[in-house]
Amino acid sequence: MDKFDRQILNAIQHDTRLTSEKLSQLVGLSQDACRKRLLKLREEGVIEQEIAVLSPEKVGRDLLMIVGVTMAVETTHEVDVFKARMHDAPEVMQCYYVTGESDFIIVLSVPDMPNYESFVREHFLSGVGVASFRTNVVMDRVKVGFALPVLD
Amino acid sequence: MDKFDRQILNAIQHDTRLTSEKLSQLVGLSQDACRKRLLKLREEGVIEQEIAVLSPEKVGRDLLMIVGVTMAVETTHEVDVFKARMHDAPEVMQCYYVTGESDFIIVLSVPDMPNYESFVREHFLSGVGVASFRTNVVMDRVKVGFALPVLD
DNA sequence: ACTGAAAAAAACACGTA
DNA sequence: TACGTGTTTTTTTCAGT
Repeated sequence: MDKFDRQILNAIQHDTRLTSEKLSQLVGLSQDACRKRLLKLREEGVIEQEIAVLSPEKVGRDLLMIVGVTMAVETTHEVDVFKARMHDAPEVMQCYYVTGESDFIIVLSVPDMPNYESFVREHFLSGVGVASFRTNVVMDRVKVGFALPVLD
Repeated sequence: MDKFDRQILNAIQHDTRLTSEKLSQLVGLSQDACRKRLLKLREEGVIEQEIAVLSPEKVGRDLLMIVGVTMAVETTHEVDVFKARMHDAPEVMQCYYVTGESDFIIVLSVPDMPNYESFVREHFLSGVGVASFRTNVVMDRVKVGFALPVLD
């Protein structure tokens, strides 16, 4: 991974729709060289996904919540089951297993409060080993993305 | 926004590299119809970004943290300044302004602990109005993305 | 919204440093 | 092993219907 790879990565983190042409101009390499590097970065798993980010409001998901979940008993099994549940729940945009006060931190998106209540009832309050959870309602998405500047 | 739009959105949230051909097969519309809808969705801001998600580990950012920040005095000015700082900090992948125990929740990525310490010193401990903060170290990225299933 | 042509971009094979 | 050039193929774009 050299300077060129890093430049390519930094560019496509903000916009995957850049053409090979613009990308090549940006990094100072031929189009084909850029393309080959991109292929390799994808194969190696450096690039995990190429995705579209939607406006939650414009698709009727006005509520964005960030919830810290603490498990009652943190056995391997309990944790794995909970991970699987979060992975499969469509409301869950992101889920992290963490150290600290919470065991899980979850970013989730719902149309409204009743929907959030349903989610809570189904996933936190129905004997799945959740001891407690702290809810934060998002008022402003100050910064959204996974941009991860790869420094030289 | 109808069923077709929703199907298109659901598809490209997971993969922006789908060709018009595959997309059209998926939603059962002609290529051109899909394309026009995509254009419109972009124009309307329903699609905010099209981005690449990198593997933090593979670009030397082994530490992923989620930090809850509580401000000392929550005036408009203080909040705006802090928002701007977070927006500009390259370590910050995501930042949300929230209600609840914390005022801000920040997802940040650093190479190692010393770098995290530097970040904390610079952004939380140098008279910028931060009263306290709670750090969570991410052990597992259970689910990552912004996928937001648009239900029928 | 579909069809077919034109334009653009990406993919590929080859030659080269 | 990785870059670049020219060619082919695919994909996107844009008419007209």
